[in-house]
Amino acid sequence: MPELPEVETFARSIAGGVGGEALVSSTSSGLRYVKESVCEVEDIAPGTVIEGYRRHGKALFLKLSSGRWLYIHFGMSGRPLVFDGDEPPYTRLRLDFEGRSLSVQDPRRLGGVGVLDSPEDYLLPRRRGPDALSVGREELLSRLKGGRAVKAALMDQSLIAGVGNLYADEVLFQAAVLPRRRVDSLHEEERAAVHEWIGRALRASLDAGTDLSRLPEGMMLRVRSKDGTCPRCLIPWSVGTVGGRTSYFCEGCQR
DNA sequence: TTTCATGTTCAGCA
DNA sequence: GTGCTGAACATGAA
Repeated sequence: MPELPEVETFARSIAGGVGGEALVSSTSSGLRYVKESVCEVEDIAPGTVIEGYRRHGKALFLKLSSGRWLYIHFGMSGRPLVFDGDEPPYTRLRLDFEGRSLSVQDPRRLGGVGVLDSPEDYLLPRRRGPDALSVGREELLSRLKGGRAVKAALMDQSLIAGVGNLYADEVLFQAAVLPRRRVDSLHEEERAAVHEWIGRALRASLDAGTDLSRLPEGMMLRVRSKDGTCPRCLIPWSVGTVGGRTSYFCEGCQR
């Protein structure tokens, strides 16, 4: 599930669900620790409170009352669930508070965790680019260079952070640019459209509660499937691999 | 049984 | 250095 809109939604539900409550205990199993982690989640002191969060791209940092940050990455299949009672299946990280508990379920275990002194301890070594939701036009355009496929560039977290395979397809569909186009072949209007649609696509998903079937008419993620068709031309999607990922695009609308 | 999957990282190669 | 491909990670779902 998780690209930027999903992670932002996860963050809000965690903050709303267990924010401000006192931690009783925490455990993790099966998730990989980032090497910058200063301790294990079991070492977070009882009584610690989640005071807020920071999200950068697809990475989430929960602000702890100790001053440290709990880093969570949801990988490909992770999602949080506030629960009360039986532990949900595939729970890989569990935080028990006085009232209820937080599970991070992750069947595929491709997510990551860590306890950090600062989010920058994670972000800087990985040279993460600016967050895709707030990147300015000039900043994006100055970073958008090189001869590689534009879709590969959009998914490169060191260029901008937060766009993954699905939203890259949506952005390029709306900007009417084929995913294999070289970045340095984009015209000025196309570059501007790419920037505009990064923001619009991510916000549209947030507004729809990340339920892609609830996206506005005309967005491709509603119908991005093998038997789906372009909402404009009504011709079937072309499917191919770009940047190592399956890509859907419309050969009628995108140039 | 085989293939594919909304992510990240790294090795190998042109 | 740039950019691409494939693989690994681990497991469910089609």
